[in-house]
Parts: sequence; C-alpha cells; structure tokens
Amino acid sequence: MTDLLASLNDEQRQAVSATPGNQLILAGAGSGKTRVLVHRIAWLLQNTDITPYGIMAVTFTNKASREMRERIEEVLGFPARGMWVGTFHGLAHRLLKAHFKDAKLPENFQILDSDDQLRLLKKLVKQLNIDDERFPTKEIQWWINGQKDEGRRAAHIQAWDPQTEAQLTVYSAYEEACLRGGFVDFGELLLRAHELLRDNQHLLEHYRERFQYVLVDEFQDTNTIQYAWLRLLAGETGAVTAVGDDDQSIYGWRGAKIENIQQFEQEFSGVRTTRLEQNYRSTGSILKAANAVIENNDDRLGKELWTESDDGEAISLYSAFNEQDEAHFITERIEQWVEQGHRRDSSAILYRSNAQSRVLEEALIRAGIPYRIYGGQRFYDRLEIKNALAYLRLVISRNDDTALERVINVPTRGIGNKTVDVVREFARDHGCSMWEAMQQVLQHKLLTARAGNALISFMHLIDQMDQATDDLSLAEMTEQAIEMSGLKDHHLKEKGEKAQARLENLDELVTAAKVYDADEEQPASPLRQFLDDAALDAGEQQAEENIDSVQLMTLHSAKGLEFPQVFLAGVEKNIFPHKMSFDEPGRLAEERRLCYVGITRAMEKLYICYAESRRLHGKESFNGPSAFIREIPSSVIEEVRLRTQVTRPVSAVKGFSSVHAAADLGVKLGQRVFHQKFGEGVIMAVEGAGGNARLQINFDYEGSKWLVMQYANLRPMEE
DNA sequence: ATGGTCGGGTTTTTT
DNA sequence: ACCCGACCAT
Repeated sequence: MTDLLASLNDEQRQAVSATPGNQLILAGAGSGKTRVLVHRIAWLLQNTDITPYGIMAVTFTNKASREMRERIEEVLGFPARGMWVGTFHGLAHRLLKAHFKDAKLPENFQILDSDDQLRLLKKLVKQLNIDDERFPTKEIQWWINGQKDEGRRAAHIQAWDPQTEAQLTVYSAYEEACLRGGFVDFGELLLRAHELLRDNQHLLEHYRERFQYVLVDEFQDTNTIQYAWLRLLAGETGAVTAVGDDDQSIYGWRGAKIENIQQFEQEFSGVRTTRLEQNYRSTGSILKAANAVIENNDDRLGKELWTESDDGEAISLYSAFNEQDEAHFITERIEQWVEQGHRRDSSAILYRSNAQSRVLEEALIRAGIPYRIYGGQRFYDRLEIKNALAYLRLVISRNDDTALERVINVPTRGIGNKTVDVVREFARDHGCSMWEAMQQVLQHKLLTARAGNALISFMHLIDQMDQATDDLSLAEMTEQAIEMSGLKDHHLKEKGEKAQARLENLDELVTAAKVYDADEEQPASPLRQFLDDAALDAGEQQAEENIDSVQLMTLHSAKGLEFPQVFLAGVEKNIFPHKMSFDEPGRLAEERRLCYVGITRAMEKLYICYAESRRLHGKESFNGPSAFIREIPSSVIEEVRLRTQVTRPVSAVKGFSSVHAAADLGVKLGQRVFHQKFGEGVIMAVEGAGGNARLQINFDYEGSKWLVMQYANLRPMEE
C-alpha cells in the first residue's frame, strides 16, 4: 500500500488527514483538488474504521464521477464496493428508485429531460389557453425549474401579478401531469429526494447513520435544493467535506449559489478550512495575470495562487484587425506550435459564446488543421436517438404520453394532427393516458375508418415490439425497435450527410445497448436501466476523438481542464464580459470569474486575442478590448505586432484593399489615433488615395466615422 | 403531409 | 449570418 501522504504538500496533507468533522477545502485552480479528494477518501478507509459503505462522494457531471471512482480505486488498489459515487441527480435517482413508495412515485417512473419537459409544457400551455406570445413556454419552463431549484412547489407560491399567475397555473397543471404520467424531471429528482428524507424520519436516520462521510466536489456550483439536501443528510453528526473554489463559480445563472460555499463555515459546525494555493499547473506569468484579474472582485473568500515554477513566457496579446484576422492569427500560431513538435490537442481555443466558433473553424479547415469542438448537442438528445428511445419507452409503459406523442406519427403513418387531437382531448376529458384514450376512441368509433386503422396498426406495432422483450437481449431489442418502427427506412430515404449521420447514430445506440448485455450484474430490467441512464447521462462525445486535434470550446466547458497552450478569443467589450451581463450587478463578477477560469486553463503559453472589428449576427461591431485585459499587469503582457502582414481571404475584399491603401498613406489599419474633437480611435478602413483619401475611424466614445485624411489632423497614439 | 417562406432571436449548460 | 419555429400553400 502506498503512503498516501508522502507525495502531498503541507496543506494537501492537512486536508487529507484531517480529524473527523466538517471540512472546507478551498482549492484554487490547478492546486490538486481532485487529488486531495481522492486521497482523503483513501486515507479515511485506511486510517479510520470507516468502510466504503459509509462514504458518499458527489459530483456534478457523470464524467467527473466516473473519473473519481476510477482514481479512488487506483489509489486503493481494489474496487470500492458499496461506496456511493455519483452526481446529485444520479444519487437522488438512486434514492427515489429504492424508496419509490415513500417517495410516492410509481416503480417505473420515467425521467423527463428538458426537451421532453418543454414538449409537455407546450401541450399544457395550449390546453390551458395561455397566450404563449405573452408568456413564452421557454420562459415558463425556466421559471418552473428555477422554483424547483429553490425547493418550491406550486402550492408554496403566491401569484401577485399576471405573469406569475400564468406560470403558476402551468406549474400546477404540470405537477399534476407528471404525477399522473409518472414523470420526474431533473429538478424534481432533487426536490423529491429532499422531501423523501425530510418526511420519512426512518429513512433519514438510516442514511444519516450510514453516510458518515459525504464529500462534495465543485461545491461552489451547488444550488439551494442541493445544499438543503446535504444539510439534511449530514445532520449534526455526519461530516461533510466541501471542496470548491468561489473564484470559479460560473453557474450562478442556472441557480448555483456562490453563497453556499461562503456560508458553509457558519452553517456546519466546527468546520476546518484549508486553502490550497500552490498551483502545479501554470507558469508564474499566467498566475500573476489570473490573480490580478480576480482581485477586482469583492466578497471573495480570498486566495492567492503561487507557484514554484518560474515566470515562463509572457502572455501574448494580439489585437486583430477583425475576426477573420484573429482566427488566421490563431491558426498560424498553432501551426508554429505543431512545427515545434507539440501535439495539436495540447492547444485549446476558448471563446465566450458558441457563435464565435464558426470563423475559427473555417480558418482551421482552410489551414487543414484537425479540430474538435466540445459541447454542442449531446448524443442522447439527438432527434433520431430520442425517437428510438421513445419507442422503447412505450414498450415499458404504454401510458408514457410524452413518448407516445413524440413518435405516434414518426415516421409518418397516416396519423395526422386531427386524429391526435381527438385522442388528446379524450385523454384530457377522462383523465386517462393517451394509450387508454386510443382504445376508448376506437371502441366508440369516434374516428374515420382510415384513421382508426392507422391507430390500430400503431398499437399493434408497439405490442409486437413488447413481445420481443422477453427473449431478446437489449441490443437486439433496440435494433428491432429501430427496424420495426420504420425509423431506419425513414432515415435511409432521406438524403445528405445528415441522414447518414443519423443512421450512424442509431447504430451507435445499438452499440451502447450492448454494453448492458455484457454487464455481469444484470439489473432487474436492463431496458429500464438503459432508459434512465440515457436521460441522466449525456453519452460519450462525438466520434473521431482519437485523432490528434485542436480543442475548441466555450469558457464554461473548459472548467476543470488544462492545456499547455491556450488562446482566449474575442476578449472584447460586449462579448466578454457579455453585454447581457451588464444589467445585474453580480453578473459582471461572474464574468470575471469566467475570465479567471479561462486564464488558469493555460499551463505554458497564453494568448489573449481581440478584434477591432467583428462581424457577428450579420452586423459589424467595434467593441474594443475587454476591460479584463486592462486588469492584467502590463509586465506580464507582450503585444504581438504583425498587422501589416495580414493576409485575408479574398472574399473579404473590402478590408483587403484597405490594407494596401493604408500602407500607401503611411498609416496602418488598426492603428490607434487621436483626433482633436472625437478623441481616441482606431483606423478601420481606408478609401481612395492621396489628398482625397478617407479613413474610417472607430472612436472609443463617438462611434465610427469617415474622415478625410487631409483635414482630420490625426495624431498617432503610443499603444 | 410536406415543403417553402417569413419573422424573431441570438450567453453560458448539466442533469 | 444563421437557425428554428410557426404558418401557409400544395
């Protein structure tokens, strides 16, 4: 057995070997957070009388929980059986499954993902005659989820204005529909798991006694209901180890409460706090930049990262002429980096919003550099996958209206809107499921013979699929469902790359099902398990992850990752910090934390780029450098100057000719100039030559103007 | 039932 | 600029 403490620094060792009790570990970026968490668990198992059975480890993503289990078992050298490791949602699901009766749920309750939820809400909004122009369903969904995150049910809420009233009406109807259909959405998993423990003393006591240690990663991301659940579970005797970094809280907009980490010390008794401030990831310059930026936030718990390694290379700041130039610059630098013998996947390009990725992708394609985009649509969210799963859901439960509505006419089988309307209305009037309604509607001959026959053959189809359940493996069954439903033919008939991809995805789904068949521990219902996992897990990322490629992702998705070389693209006003974050006060601080996250992803080399001019959403804008850039000490920054050698694709002709015209006049595009009346600005474009030449200048305060060079009397600025 | 147009929106994302 | 959803015409 390895000596767990040998390879740790003093603070890490203190955190790992702390005496029993509540513990807060404030772990800066790159300070070995996961390592401490993993070692803490191993240490507890080796040095106290606790067994894996008494430990729970909670994370936010499935990926994180898989990694955590792997690393624990690696350190221990044996499988940690009996230990609960999972996401908040996964663990809540587990509790609800185990105690479905106490949770007042049907045994086979179905998890609704956001898409299912939205569809159901849309249906209800329609039924309730709510004007969805005035109250968009998306907003109602957002609101309901927000309420659940705060632990509030419809019955707890008072409506004082028309909007809340409308939302509340839908919330109530939605609760009822979920109850009747046996649906549980993501928020409901947490809310109900909380209520389960709160309202069942015997269960609470049981789990309190069992889980003497609860360890929570990314504690700064917990929302109200998650915190309440932990608080309840821990009681006065259990011990919670909260690991997190208030400076990396970037999910406030979806309900995460940074206050949770700030209040932890007060609300849990006898908390020992350890700060992990030694950084093992980045160079000195990068850390100086990160520290300087985050210092501008108030209400921090306070940490300052330091490193034993030297300053390394300065941070390069590139002021691009426009977004094309920015992308071009980045690809060039990546080419150089690769020529120096580095792998492509040691470089990452990070941006604030997904819309920025396009130009970057185009430039990478032009340069022939393979890249991979993280994020985007998840595997189990894809249309063809959701359709196939919907058939399987119907096999398990005919009363799953959400699944039924989804595929009753996919592929088209002559069951049009009108027919579905009749069934839906019948179901609503009689408070039964749509499947039951179909049977009734047929019996009472409420439909034309043609529509009736279509319904009958659909019902028959599902029943046939069901019969296959008994003697087929899950993979075979999935394959059958895809074939029998006609989904395969449907996509075979479509043309284009998209259809091809859909077919491949369906194959992939069958492959995913095979994993369950190979599993030694066969669950009671492999299909049920498969569907639950599909709802709770994103599925692995897209294919081709094995080729060495440059990594592209949003700043949010970059949290938790590290790369030798990082490019922060589009570090401009209005984009980052995003203009949407200006209204609310706390938002700017969150954007700054996002910036801190971005900077601290870099290990060796960091580039910060912004464009003087950017075409986004079809409009040209001149945002100017982000305020965050000015927060970085100039001593660690080195500006890159190569604008005159900019080559641009011929498609962007206007700027192209400008470059040459500007050179003839002895000015540079992108050059900062001072004007007597308008103040400071940047030369954006040049038109004409000699005495008539006009310059387009984007002034910091006056906006963009065309001036005749001869009269403008411009003074070049020192940058 | 399907395809085409028109208009609105457009930060971040997991479960 | 582009994507998606709603509505309308075939």
